[in-house]
Amino acid sequence: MSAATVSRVLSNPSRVSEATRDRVNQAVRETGYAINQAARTLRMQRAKTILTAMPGIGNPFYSTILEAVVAEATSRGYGVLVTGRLGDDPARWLSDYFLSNRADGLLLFDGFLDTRRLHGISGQGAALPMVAAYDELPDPQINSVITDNLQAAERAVQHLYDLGHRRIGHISGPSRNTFPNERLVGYRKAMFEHRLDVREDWILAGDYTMESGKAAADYFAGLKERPTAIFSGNDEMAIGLIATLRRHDIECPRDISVIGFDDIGVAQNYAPALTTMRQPREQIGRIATETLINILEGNRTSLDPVRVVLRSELMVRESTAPLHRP
Amino acid sequence: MSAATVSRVLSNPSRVSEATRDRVNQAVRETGYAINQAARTLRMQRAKTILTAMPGIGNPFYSTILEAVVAEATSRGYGVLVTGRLGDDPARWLSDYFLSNRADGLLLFDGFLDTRRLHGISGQGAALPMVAAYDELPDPQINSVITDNLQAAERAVQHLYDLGHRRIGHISGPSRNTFPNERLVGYRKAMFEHRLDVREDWILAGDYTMESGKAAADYFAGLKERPTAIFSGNDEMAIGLIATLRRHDIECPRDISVIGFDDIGVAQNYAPALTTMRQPREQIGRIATETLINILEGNRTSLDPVRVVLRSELMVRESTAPLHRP
DNA sequence: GAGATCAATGCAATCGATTGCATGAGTTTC
DNA sequence: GAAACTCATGCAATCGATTGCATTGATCTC
Repeated sequence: MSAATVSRVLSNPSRVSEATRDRVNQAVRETGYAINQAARTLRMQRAKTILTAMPGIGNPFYSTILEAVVAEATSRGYGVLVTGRLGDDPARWLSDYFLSNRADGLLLFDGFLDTRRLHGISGQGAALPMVAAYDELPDPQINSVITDNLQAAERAVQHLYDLGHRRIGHISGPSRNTFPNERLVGYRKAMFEHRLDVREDWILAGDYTMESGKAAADYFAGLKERPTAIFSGNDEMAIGLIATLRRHDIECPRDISVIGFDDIGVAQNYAPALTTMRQPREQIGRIATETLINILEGNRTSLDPVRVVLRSELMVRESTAPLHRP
Repeated sequence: MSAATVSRVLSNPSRVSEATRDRVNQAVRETGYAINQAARTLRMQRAKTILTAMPGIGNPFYSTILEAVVAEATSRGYGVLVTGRLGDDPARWLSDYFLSNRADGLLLFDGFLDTRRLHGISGQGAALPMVAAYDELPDPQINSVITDNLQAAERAVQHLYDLGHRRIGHISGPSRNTFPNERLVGYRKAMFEHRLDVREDWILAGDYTMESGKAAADYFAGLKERPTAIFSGNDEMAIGLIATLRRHDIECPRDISVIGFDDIGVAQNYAPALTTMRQPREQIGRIATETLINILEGNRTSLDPVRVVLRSELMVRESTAPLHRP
């Protein structure tokens, strides 16, 4: 029996007679034969593998997304390659994966990458198939799965406002390239709409780590006039903030309310349980993966870039409380 | 110029004259040529890729390890493929990766896999190159990178003992297959050596999730006689435990001391800051990867299985306190 | 019954990098 | 000056799955 027949049994069974099909399947089981992916990739020019690039896999926010990506990709028969943060020359770096036929498409979770530098990259002449999923995306040409960061930030501030807070500070995430952070923009927008004072000394640039939350706490504790509530750009900073404020005898929510962003696993078990804007992380991972695979397999209806916006959800817990009027 | 020469420039430059070498390198830069990994893999029978299998990438314990794995593998020129928990038939599943030449070796972080079922798997006739790294490993045939779980558990109990606690409970992780959990064994050993009462109703089987920590809290809160200290099998359960005990008006460390295990990121910023046995997670990931790649590249001195044991470290923080005698 | 149609399968080229062997040019040795 | 040797490079086979085309044998049509 020729290799051609075996190949057809595995990829297009209807073109082979039933008898032969059975014999092949039997042999496959007995010998434990498995297709050589390298050979198949070489011939087909498709690796059935996607690459994910994220800054900090160790970060619980990203790792949950990655888990969803792996689950979805695996169920669709795709392998998942991971890289950490891409270096200074992402184009060169990614070429190593795409021109070299290791991966068919890219899931980009790293907002610090200048996407304009990616346009030049291509797999086999065509544009590099990719889906981006991160906080902000000024480039409308790129397929993306994002959440309603700006609106969610507004709702976070609204929640504090509704509790009676008027003196509201913010710890922002890092600003990407020249684009302002969307959560920061949402904060400013909400403050403006409520005609609240935006005091620049109440806005701190953080970097989404607990460390920067701690630093923020030390800063706020040293202020003469402090905000009564703080909107933190993510939960980890909120946790660092609350923990360190406590060292300064500033108790949350007694003395200050704090709202976070993301709803990472520990948020609900933190003390106090963290009020936060939940990001649908599993959905982000799953939908981004679905979208990318659909693009790769060519079953797209439109040629316009995909743009999915998921909704965040306010989780009210214990770290925010009505303004205690002194 | 022939393809052979180009190939030699890239893999074995000394066999090519300097003039030709320069011309090739020049052309490579100009055309943006990148080696086709699929073709190379097919010819070399080596994919320069490793596969990691871990239960729950979303778990902060594993994701930190994965981050280290990716960093180390990347710097050595290897790609990293990830899968989630392997299914019922790991052998069949892994064949899809190894016989098919997608990955050269396996980093196994899933302690729930019956390793005896893996012996049958092979890549190209030889045994499947793999390194295992998880809590307990009864199979001495397997290369492994582990921590001193048993001794660390003893030290955790010792710490509570030193603070004056005698009534010490435990929330254990799940027992794998028929093997007892090492942390549980360490707990029993320490209790025995101090001639302390091991009350079976103070030992709860958890599953390393915050949920099971919460369940444990509800259980302990309902007891007539409670332990004064609890050794939790990991930090997440400890956090769920402390948070939920508080709902029952049992404050940690005032009313009960809790020591965790792992030292995940939030541990030091939890309220109270968690006393815990730190696991060197970055090291686990890095060393396991190093070991696997060394095996793959054949630069091993001995043929015996590698067995690296890393030391845990006691981090004393606020969740444990001297016994408050009523 | 001769020619047309169809299904099942084999043949052989292809994907691109690697590598043992062969070739040819240049250099050394006695 | 001829044999021996070295070095750089090309030739061609190889890895294993896929697929257009050819072949074979069987069935159908008039």
